[in-house]
Order: sequence, then structure tokens, then C-alpha cells
Amino acid sequence: MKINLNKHVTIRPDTSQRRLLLSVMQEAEKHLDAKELYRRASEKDASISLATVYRNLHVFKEQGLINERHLGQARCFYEMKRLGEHQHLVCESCGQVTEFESPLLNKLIDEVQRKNNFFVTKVELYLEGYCHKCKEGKR
Amino acid sequence: MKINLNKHVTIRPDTSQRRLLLSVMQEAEKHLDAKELYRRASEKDASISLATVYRNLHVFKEQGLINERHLGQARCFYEMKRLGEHQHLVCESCGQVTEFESPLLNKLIDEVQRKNNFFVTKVELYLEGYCHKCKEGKR
DNA sequence: TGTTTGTTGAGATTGATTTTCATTCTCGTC
DNA sequence: GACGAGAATGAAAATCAATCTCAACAAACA
Repeated sequence: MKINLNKHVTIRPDTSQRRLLLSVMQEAEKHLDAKELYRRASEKDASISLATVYRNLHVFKEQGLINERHLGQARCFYEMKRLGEHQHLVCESCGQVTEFESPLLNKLIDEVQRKNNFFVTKVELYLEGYCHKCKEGKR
Repeated sequence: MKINLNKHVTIRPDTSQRRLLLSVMQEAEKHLDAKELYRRASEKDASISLATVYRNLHVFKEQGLINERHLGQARCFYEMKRLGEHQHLVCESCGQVTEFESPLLNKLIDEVQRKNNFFVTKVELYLEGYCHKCKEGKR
């Protein structure tokens, strides 16, 4: 038995915990941290262990199913890989996270790859500042 | 007594630990993490404490003397602020860290600020992949 | 000099993540 | 359907970076 994801990816061995974790990740409207993933998975299978969550996050990451992001905090956030790559904009004040994308980023990466003779496999652009609401409060 | 840095910045209160930590940071050829800073500072003052290192990293950061970076790891790295802002390119295979800068990044940030009505105060672009040496070994 | 305020070292604490270990499960082969 | 090797699991302990507590001490300033 295999689990199919996007008609392309299979996870092996297939275990009920993996299936559960992936389905929680897929239902999630945004990135989760390990603890939140654990909390949501526990609702459906109370016996799942936090260690299993961490172990499988590594597995999924290695398989390229999910992205790991560092959003300012020490802890990591995870999200299913989607078609359009996106980056994050985090408000220092209210913590709101906005996603954005820009074709300029690809141009930039092309340039960097050429200039440095480097092959880029992972991109993380993290912008922090003040969202339009919090901008008003300030200065 | 004040400590002068770049003829502009002063740290107050001025303590021997702060002076030591800043001088280690300035002598460092590249970013350090808290532990490495602690190790180097300990060589000159064996009694300095790790808590002091962390406390002062926060102080220096608040004063705008240093930058805090997340280089793929959970832990943070710190470096003195320099004139040209730069970003990092990290080789997955050998761990080598290369700095780069690109005017495209500023263009991108302008665009993001405009489109999202956001005020950006901190930029961190992190690229991971394979350097020219390790690229050969692979595929 | 005396007082107030901020800083320090040492060690305990936190919170996230990883590892260990005994047990259980998956899955290709019989 | 049973078998067995190797992989995955839960629970608890261990690790690791970072933070906090607190008594002792140093800096700033009157």
C-alpha cells in the first residue's frame, strides 16, 4: 500500500501516523510548527508521539514534500510544497505573516548562480517590518 | 567612559565585558554564533559567562551594532554591521558560506513594500545549494 | 563618598528538538 | 496467510541553545 500525493509522490513505508500527519499538513491553511502539527494530529490519534512528528517532518522534508521555514523565531515552521514558491513578510509588531512572490527573486537567483558558479536548491527570503496597520501606530 | 565604534556609536554603561565582546566581534573574519563568541572571549577573560554573551548580543543588536542572521540552522549567527549589506550563500555539502549582494534585492524590496503597504526593517535572504566544487562531485 | 541603577557570574530553567531503547509494524518473499 | 529483516513507533531521557534568577558587584551621578 502506498500513499499518493499529487499523483507523483509515494511514502514508504506507509504507516498510519505518516498518513495522518500528511493529511493534517494538507488541510492546514498555513505553515505549522511541530507542536501545532502534533496538537492537531493528536486530536485524531491521541497516541501519536511528538518524536514521531519530528521524525516524519524530517522524512517529508527529505522527500521534498514539505518546506521548512524559519520565521524569525528559533523554532521552525513547515508547510506543504505548493506550485508557486513564495516568501514571507512578518510584522514585528503584530506578528502577522503575509506571503508574497516576485519574479525579481528568480532574476536575482539567476544572477547569483551565474556570478558565484553556485547551484541553488533552496531559497528563503525573510522580510520583517511593520504592516500597514502597525505602521500607523509607529512614528 | 564610552566606547567609540565607527566614530558614531557609544555603548553605555561601558564594561570590560562589553569592550571585550565587541573587540572579539570586530576581529572576527566572519559571523560567529554565541558559543563561538563565548569561546573566543573566554580565551582573553576566562571568567566571562555565557549569559553575559547572550545579554550583550541583545544589547548590541538593539543598538544596531550587529546583525543577527539565521543561516539554515536553528541557532543564530552574529556579525558586526558593515557598510554594504550582504546576504549569504551556503553550500549544503561542504558548509562553505559565501557572501553576496545584488541591487536587484533592493528593487525587490521596494516592490514588496509598495504592493503590500509594508515597511521593511530587516532583510534576510538565505540561499542554499552546491558550490562550484561540490557541484562537480554531484551528478 | 553614598545612593541608585544596571551588569555580572553561576547555576537553574525553559522550550524545542533529538536520541535511546524496547516494542511494534510494514512489506517483499515464501 | 506466515515469516523475517529492516524500519517506524511511543515514552522517556538527553541534548542544545537561549533565558531567567539572584546575590554580589560596578558604573553613573548627586
